Amino acid sequence: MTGTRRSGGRPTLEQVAARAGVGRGTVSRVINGSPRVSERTREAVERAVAELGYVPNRAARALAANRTDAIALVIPETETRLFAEPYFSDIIRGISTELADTEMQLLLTLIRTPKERHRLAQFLGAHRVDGVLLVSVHADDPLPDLLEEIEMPAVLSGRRAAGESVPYVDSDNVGGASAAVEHLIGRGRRSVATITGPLDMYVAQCRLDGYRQALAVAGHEPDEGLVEPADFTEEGGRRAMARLLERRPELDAVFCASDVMAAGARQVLREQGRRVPEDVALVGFDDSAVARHMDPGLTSVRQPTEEMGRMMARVLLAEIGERDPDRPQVVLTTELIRRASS
Amino acid sequence: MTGTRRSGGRPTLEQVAARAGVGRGTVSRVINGSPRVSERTREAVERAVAELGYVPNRAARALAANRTDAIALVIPETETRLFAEPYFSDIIRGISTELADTEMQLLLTLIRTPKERHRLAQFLGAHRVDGVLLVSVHADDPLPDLLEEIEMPAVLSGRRAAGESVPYVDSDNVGGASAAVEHLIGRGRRSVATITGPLDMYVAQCRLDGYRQALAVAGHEPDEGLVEPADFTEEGGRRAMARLLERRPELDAVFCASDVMAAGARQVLREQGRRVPEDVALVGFDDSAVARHMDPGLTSVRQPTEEMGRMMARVLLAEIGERDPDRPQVVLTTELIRRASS
DNA sequence: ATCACGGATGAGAGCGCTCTCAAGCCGGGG
DNA sequence: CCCCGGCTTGAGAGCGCTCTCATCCGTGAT
Repeated sequence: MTGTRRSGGRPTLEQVAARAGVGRGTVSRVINGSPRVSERTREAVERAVAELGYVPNRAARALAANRTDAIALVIPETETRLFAEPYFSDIIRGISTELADTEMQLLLTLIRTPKERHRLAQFLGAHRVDGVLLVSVHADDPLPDLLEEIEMPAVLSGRRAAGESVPYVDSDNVGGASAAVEHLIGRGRRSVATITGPLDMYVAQCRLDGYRQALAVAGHEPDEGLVEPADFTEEGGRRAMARLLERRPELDAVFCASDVMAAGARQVLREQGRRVPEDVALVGFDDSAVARHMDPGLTSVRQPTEEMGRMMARVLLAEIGERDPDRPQVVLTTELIRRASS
Repeated sequence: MTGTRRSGGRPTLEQVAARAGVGRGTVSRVINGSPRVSERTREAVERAVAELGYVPNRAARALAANRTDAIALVIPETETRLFAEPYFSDIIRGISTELADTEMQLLLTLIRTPKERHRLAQFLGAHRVDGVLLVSVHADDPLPDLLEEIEMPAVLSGRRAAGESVPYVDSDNVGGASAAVEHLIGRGRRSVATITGPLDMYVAQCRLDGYRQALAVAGHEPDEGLVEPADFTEEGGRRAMARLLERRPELDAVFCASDVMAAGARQVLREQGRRVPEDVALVGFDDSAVARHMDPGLTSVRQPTEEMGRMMARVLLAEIGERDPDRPQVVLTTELIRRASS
């Protein structure tokens, strides 16, 4: 009973050192893979570690070394609901995969209220993590700049705007959208409309750009009447589709900037007696569960979500190791998944 | 330059103490809300804290107090894919909500490989967190017992078996299933089949029990030919539906133990020219996005997922505070969401 | 006025680790 | 044979916080 009211008396560095017959510092070196240890000593220490089942105390290490071995995944609330589908879990899976061989821990932070936002800022300001992964950040979000300011490594999923200054991993939204529209045109559709996301989001802009580019390439006259902005929600998709049909009853295809909006659009089409794909072809974006379960199955642009998660983690780890002066930027290609809706 | 290569020179307890003109211990007391501080002193300290923007160093605190102010959410991989839908994010949202007013951090841990499993065990064994939330644990999972052994507070979502010994939060699967079947019978269905989950999972058993109970109450003859086990996957639902139709072509309703399986079943029904709900009524379980987007909309049993997350966190926090000798057990009620499929 | 008692407070001792630094050891060159 | 340089190693000093304990002060009881 030497005053150890402590954690089940787990072994400490000191004890490992004693057992291996070396000093604390040496054990520390071995644990951290320093090259300045002789082979003999290393082996002795490793044996002692194994025998005692030693696991370093993270808090002590963090305190002494002034790092945390943890990164935060920050998810603004609204997005979690919108993107909930596979996006969310896929990206987490990717991150987790990349972190698996690391000592890094993943902290999950949902941001819903201004209060939580403030707490997060404080939390980050106090350097409670070594780096931050930011998912679906809005253009006007001050967080990335805050992070920049306090020199906290960060990686975004998606850009806030063209010329994003913070390192990011994004998918090729322009290319994906244009492939989708190209496909519709290739199927003989003459009047291709689009339901966009909120246009203050860069991702929505990109998909709209892709739509326009594909039409231009195919030599279609631009017709702004075929463009209807929405908000990535099902209800928004519904309303947009209704407006579109009223304005351009002759349309025979719709590219929706998200599957969820496509689901809404599909409902309106059904209500108005338009068959999919016979009367109107439909293409979505995200290749979410919704797309697979729609009837008919929804053709959709697939983003390599898990891969994005992996890349984000990889880039962040690199940034934590040593900041890259020219901020790393990764853009992953998309893939068109064809189903019966087009 | 007093040798501070440290974290941006953020203020320490010591500095706050100096500024407030008190001792370190007193500041600590104020920070931790100890009652043994005079009003005057408390105010002075709080002012100093505000002025300096002091935020306690978590690592130091963890080291000194031998706690971590973090809990882990452990998710076995397979489940994340199966339940991906809203379940996953809803439960996280619930947990996060409950944790919002706490100092607790949420660590996310995905378990896919035996290696990761081992790392987790080691991690937990080293008391790297104050408690653990376990999502969808299999009956034969050794993790809960390990946790029990090392006296790590834990809460399960769902029971591994009847008479679960670890604290848990579950939804009323029996009641939900029985309500679903009752509903089908109430709609005049005579031959109600069921597609179950893997029967080595307690949750699947419960839903099957509910199915049987409702039939019994309604005075239906038990007919094991109407019971087809599957595995919670879409493909499994498809196969089960096919077998069911072959064996009992006269069936006019199916209760599926998950929406995803219902989606599979629905495809087979369509292929075989059976209309839903005219020929065969369909009910699912989970009330996931799939249910809403099926055509016709799938009647489904809704679990209060977010609420479950909240309860889990709440129970765990209580357990961390002081372990309840009779393990807390919470069962939340379900709700039948009626749509056009029944 | 004196003593005891309870609450408020500060000093001190770590928590387990990393990191710096100087000492110890070896071999080779002068 | 001695000195120097390079490598390995251990000691020591914290990192910022909590917690125990002794001290100090004011108060009511005597």
